[in-house]
Amino acid sequence: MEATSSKAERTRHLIVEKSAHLFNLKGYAGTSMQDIMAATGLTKGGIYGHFESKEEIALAAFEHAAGVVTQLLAEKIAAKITATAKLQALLSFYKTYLIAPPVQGGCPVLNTSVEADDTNPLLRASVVRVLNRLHKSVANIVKLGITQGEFKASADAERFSILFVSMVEGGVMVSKAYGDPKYLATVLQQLELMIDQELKF
Amino acid sequence: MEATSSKAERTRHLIVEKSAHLFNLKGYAGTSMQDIMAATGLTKGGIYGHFESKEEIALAAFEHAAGVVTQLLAEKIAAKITATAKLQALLSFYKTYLIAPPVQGGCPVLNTSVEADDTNPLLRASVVRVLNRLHKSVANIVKLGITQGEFKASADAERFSILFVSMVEGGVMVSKAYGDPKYLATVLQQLELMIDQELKF
DNA sequence: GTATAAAAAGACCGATTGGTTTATTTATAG
DNA sequence: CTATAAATAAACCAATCGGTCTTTTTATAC
Repeated sequence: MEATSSKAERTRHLIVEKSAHLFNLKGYAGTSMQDIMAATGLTKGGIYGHFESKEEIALAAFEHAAGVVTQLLAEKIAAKITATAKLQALLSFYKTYLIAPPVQGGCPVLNTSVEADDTNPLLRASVVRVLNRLHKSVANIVKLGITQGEFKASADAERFSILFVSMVEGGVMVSKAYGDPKYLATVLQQLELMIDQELKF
Repeated sequence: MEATSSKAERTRHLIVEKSAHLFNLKGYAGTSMQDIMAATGLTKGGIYGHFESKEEIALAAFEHAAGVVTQLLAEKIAAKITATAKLQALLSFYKTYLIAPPVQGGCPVLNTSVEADDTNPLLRASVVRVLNRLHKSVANIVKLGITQGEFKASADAERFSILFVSMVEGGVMVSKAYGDPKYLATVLQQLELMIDQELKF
């Protein structure tokens, strides 16, 4: 069974979950309180009892959406032992990213970053925190690979993690624009090549 | 001197130019007619005499913004003779992309794609057309390199162009999120390496 | 089961949304 | 310079925006 949770906690969670979908599909400015009301089945009073403003909902929704994705990633990483297997698990995770996205509307980091970078400092700061976590995850795997003797000692963990994150996000964007997973697939394939050629002995 | 242009043409151009900045900074949903009025110094009547709707403005604005960028790219490409020099010109173009963007707010293709992919079919279709032009530009350079004997005959033009576009867009996104050009710089450096290692003999 | 506190409904708020219409101004052709 | 058409201003529209407030309903502790 679940841990006991108050009505308030459950409702708050419902609002966060439903609006995470909406924000990821239509953006912050493109999502209205009416949309959130319709998606949750709640009225204004019900919603504003849990949040002070639409922005506070957006912040919580992004952190939830990003949390879902990073949680899944962390599990995939933890399930493998070798650094190579961990990196390949990440690649296979993103391979199904567009067909079965954890959160509808694509990558919340990409979507939120693009909308918020010039307009919403709080949201942008949250995006940066998530990006940092992502970078560290990848870099740590590379570092692990080095200490475990799988990867060259000269392998540049920071550099690889920058390329990994940038390439995946770029591939997601292009594939979503086209509505065709092949672009992301090509990028992921290139990353696999880079693991073999630049990291491994 | 310029070719003669009617008042209407000049005003229309003003609206397109000013709103291209706004849309690229704040997005379609985030930009109001009030914003466009303030930026152009026109009133509603003046604006709606040239456009039927906000969406029509957004379409024209995106095509203008994308046109500015692709025009600049085409010039950089045309100025060089060898395929290697053409590709390097593209890289150096993007190297200054965040410091001195042709259109404020980053890459219009990235911004518009992310906002429109799930919400605005017309805008998305326009994004796809621009992406196709970009892909073809890069692929054509690679093909030219092959026929000119600079690149291996086995060089995969389509594949390289997918990687090029995806990586640049991803790098732009991450660097804009962080407000730090180093991420894009790392991606561009990797692309330079790939030119040397995968395309050249 | 009842008292009490928490949660949600729903009416309401002023401001702003995209868009229209009519009156007025301004450009342009003769 | 004048007639005419094109371009713009400004008032106006209903609808919707994010947000508040009071009332009613619903959990929860005893």
